[in-house]
Amino acid sequence: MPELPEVETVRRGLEPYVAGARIVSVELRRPDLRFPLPATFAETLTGATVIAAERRAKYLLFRLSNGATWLSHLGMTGAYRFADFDFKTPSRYYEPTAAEKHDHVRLHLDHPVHGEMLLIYNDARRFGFMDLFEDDAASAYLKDLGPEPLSNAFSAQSMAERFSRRIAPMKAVLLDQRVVAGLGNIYVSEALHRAHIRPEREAGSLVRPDGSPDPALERLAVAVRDVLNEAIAAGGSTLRDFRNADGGSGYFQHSFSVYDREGEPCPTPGCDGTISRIVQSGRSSFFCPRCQH
DNA sequence: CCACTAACCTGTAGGC
DNA sequence: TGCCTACAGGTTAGTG
Repeated sequence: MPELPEVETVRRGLEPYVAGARIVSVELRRPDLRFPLPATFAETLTGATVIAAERRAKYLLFRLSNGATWLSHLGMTGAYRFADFDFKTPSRYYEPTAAEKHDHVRLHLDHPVHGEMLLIYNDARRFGFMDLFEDDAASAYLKDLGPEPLSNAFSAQSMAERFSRRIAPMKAVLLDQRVVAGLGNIYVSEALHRAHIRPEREAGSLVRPDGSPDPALERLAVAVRDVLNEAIAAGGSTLRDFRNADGGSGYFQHSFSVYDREGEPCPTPGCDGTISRIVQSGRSSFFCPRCQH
């Protein structure tokens, strides 16, 4: 479900409430999500204060006062929400809302300003996962990630270095988190359309013999940055069920140029093409056969 | 190292 | 309404 803009939207929604909050107790309603939760998960979180809510690629990173980092990946359907409960009863022994279907982790928080809160992680398909570590460098999940697309480390040159001699299609290579960290199925289609590059194009064909990036890669670097920034500004995209922590939905889906728009006219000015859908590595790609080469 | 497939799990939309 | 199939925003494990 969530790509970089959606995860960033979740992070921004959570941060004001979780940063500074003490984790009073942890309810694990099952021992695993996609993978088993760390054996020490509940005991490590309990009693700790959340210092900050950060993001790397599609990972949420909660920095804790005891030195641990709690990592959370939302998979396809993971979502955080705060439960409604009776704020009118000024007691710490509130009756929290009963757990709903697929509520897997519930954290009872106490914040110096916001008071008691119940933060819930819900994930129908359970493709999400959580982990704990002391140093980012020790995390297998973070170790091989490519540059953050909104940082200076990402550029046409950084892509060229990783595309060199690769025969895989652009679509597959941009989904590879070791190349750029945070793109997913939606934003790859959108960025390739803006850069006028076909998703089937062989990645290595965009690198010159001397290793420098083709002009199309320069366009792509700009397109990736632009589309992600615009999506973040719109609060992400809501296709089926994406919700930010306030229960609100994003609205970038109204700005899609090609994603899920098979059969519609290409929005590129002066282009009279029609959006096509193809399947690559088992997933849909959308593009305009007229203005993408 | 690279390219590709299958698998994980549940819900929903569409065809008949 | 019921049944069946296809598909869904992601990542990993396993195969050549």
